[in-house]
Amino acid sequence: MGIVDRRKREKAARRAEILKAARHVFFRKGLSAATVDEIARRAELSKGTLYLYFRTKEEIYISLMNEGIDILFAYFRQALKAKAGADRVLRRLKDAYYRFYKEHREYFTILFLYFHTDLHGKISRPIKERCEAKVEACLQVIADLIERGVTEGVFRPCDPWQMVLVGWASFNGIIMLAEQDHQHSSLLRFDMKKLLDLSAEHLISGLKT
Amino acid sequence: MGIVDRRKREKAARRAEILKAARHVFFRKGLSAATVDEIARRAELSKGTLYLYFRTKEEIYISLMNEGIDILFAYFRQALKAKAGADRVLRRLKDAYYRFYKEHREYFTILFLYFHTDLHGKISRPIKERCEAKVEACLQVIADLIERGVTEGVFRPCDPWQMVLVGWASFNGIIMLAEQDHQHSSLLRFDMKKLLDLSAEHLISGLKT
Amino acid sequence: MGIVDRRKREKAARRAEILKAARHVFFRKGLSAATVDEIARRAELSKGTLYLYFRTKEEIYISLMNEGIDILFAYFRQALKAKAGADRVLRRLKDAYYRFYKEHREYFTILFLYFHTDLHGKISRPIKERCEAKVEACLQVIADLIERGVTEGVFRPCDPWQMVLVGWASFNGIIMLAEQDHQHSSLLRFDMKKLLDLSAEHLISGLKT
Amino acid sequence: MGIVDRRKREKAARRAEILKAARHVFFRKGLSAATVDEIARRAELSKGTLYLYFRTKEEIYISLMNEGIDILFAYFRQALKAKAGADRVLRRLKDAYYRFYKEHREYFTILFLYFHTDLHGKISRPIKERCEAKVEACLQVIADLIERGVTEGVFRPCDPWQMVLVGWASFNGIIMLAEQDHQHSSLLRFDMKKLLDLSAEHLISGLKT
DNA sequence: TATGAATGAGGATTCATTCAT
DNA sequence: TATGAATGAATCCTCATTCAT
Repeated sequence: MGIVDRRKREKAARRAEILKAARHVFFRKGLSAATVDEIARRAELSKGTLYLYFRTKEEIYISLMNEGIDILFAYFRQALKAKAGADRVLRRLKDAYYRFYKEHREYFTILFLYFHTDLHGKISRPIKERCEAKVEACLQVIADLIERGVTEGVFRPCDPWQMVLVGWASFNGIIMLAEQDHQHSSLLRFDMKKLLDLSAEHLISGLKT
Repeated sequence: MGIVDRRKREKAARRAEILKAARHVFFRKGLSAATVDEIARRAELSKGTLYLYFRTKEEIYISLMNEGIDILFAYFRQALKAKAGADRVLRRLKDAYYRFYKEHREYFTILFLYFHTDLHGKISRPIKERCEAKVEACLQVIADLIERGVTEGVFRPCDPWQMVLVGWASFNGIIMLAEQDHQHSSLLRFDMKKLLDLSAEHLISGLKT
Repeated sequence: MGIVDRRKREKAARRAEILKAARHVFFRKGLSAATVDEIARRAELSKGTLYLYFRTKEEIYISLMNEGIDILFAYFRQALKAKAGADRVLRRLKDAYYRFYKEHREYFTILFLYFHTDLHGKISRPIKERCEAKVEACLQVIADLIERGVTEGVFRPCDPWQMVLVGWASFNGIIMLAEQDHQHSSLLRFDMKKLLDLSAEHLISGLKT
Repeated sequence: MGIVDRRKREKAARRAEILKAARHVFFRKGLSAATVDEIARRAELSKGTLYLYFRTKEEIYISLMNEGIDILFAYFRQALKAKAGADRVLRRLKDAYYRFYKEHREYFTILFLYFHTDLHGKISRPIKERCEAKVEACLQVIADLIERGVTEGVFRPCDPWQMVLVGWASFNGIIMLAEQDHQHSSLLRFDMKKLLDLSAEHLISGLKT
């Protein structure tokens, strides 16, 4: 039993190592420019071994997506635990998202660029859909929060889903802008956290009026 | 003379055809997943012909970037012509950006993803820098407008460049979100124009207070 | 008539320009690494025009060969005109060969490397044979000279053809060695003319004993 | 252990097979006219496999060069072992060179043509220089021998390096002439060994006087 | 005759994936 | 399970040659 367990743990650890290496590479190159070779080299494993854990390069990519969303979801759940007014919880969510970005920059970018990534049919539709449903679920909890806020009278009546999307989009836009800055010759220079807070306050005050 | 002229025009037309085909392909696949073959096929030209007009795949990509920025800049200039308060001009710029997106969706995405695109040294630094300078110039005109607004007392004192970036980032975030929607299984459903207007009003009211 | 003549002259001039450009390129790159484009550019003509004068790249190459041999032959004929002992004429031939090398370095190398050049069947056998026969004729005049020397008692009896070949080979070996020096990081440094003279004296004294 | 060893041996064997195939092809076509396809086909390997062993076509070529020089150097070392007068050792070197040619015709030609081969920057300068240094070292041992001969009074005072070069050049010239004969329609017919001996005797008697 | 645009057959190189050990 | 050698299909790019003007 102990042996079986250890085996399992080792296997999971291996898998994690691969995903870590892949994260690094996909983040920097995107799906199609990344090579399995480079991932294997970084994971200090042979290329063959990678194929024991994943069937294709795309499957590694999708696994990363799933991991990323799960992590983000955990951050959100943590933020939602607070017993407080909907507006304060919203701010906590904002901070959670920011922390997710800060602490998991690679995941963040991979998540964000997912929709511009051509998997050219290498991933089965159900797997893709499951993955995308997770993203939606992640946003849904925020919508639910806003709805609660409306019910409780903290927010004025509105379409919660729409508000979520504006917020989400703005945040992503701002963070991606900062990311570009990192990667390029610093075209722009600014304090991202400030911008995010600014943007959030705009939205929340918009919700309150 | 006429002949020389016609030749020139034909050459330019050919070039345009190639760029049009490339736009289509790059938009859908990104730089590295796109193939020269596919662009050639789409342009109904032989692969060799493409190389008469562009030295590398990356050069085609950069040319598209430049075209895109030029078009966007033209939209902005048009919007800036108006003799009106800075806030109204700002709204015109927003609409211009929206129209640019609507009328040149492919350019928009290519522009936006440029910063996540690894040109892996296939493009000379000066060419890249010229291209990036154009983008900056494009944003600068907006910053100048805000500054004017501050001077004229329409806006409260602020860092114009920072405001430009928040706006730009939010807009991109929103539009890209909508783009994802188009391309994928319609994860989200919402009226982007409304979101943009909403977001813009938030920003402008923020500037005015 | 004048017109026809002028046309002819112009055509010949064109041809000569092409060959001059080709000489430059083939000398530096060899047949297969040379490109028709480069030759055309150097000749300041369009690629198409080249094909009005030559059917294939290989045909240009063979034409150069022929030109080269003709020039060399002319040098030899000049040297042979002298009324003098066979040994002195032999020295004149040596000097002629040296001058040919000095004044037509490109031809020299092209001639020399011809035999290591793969024409991969792009040149018809008769044309090749005519070309190679010319080379042989060129050597034959030297053999004839040696024979005369033997008849006249200047040289001791020997196989003239064999002597020609040793001389020819040694000279080529020495000159090519010097050529290498030019083209590379000066592996060797020496006075080629001296070596040639040395080598010649060895041979002639060998013939005389 | 045994396994690791066998792997190593197999890898070396594979490498050798590739080099053998490459030798055949480069000898016949030269660097630029040779194709990786042809080498792979001859080695009965896929093209991809070649790139597991060598980074570029040029690297295969340089590897052949190195092999060739090493073999030649071994022949020379063997010849130099003899305890005998410098003149006799010189003759042994000549025979060694001849044997090298006879037994490694392909290497010989590749070595000889190296200096007329445009590697167009595909090989790093240090690698090229190491290769060329080897050639120089090879000639240096002969120069040293001649020097010894002068010291011992067997030869008259002279510039040993110069003598080496004349000899080397003449030999190459003669052998290349014979090579041409092999490959082409037997333009010339002669006994190369005899010519080499003749040439060598000329040189040695020149050294002795 | 001269042009240069267009072609398409290669050519070098890369890389996801498989498979024997 | 882990390896890494082998594969071959793609991919980018080149270039001799043709052809309409």
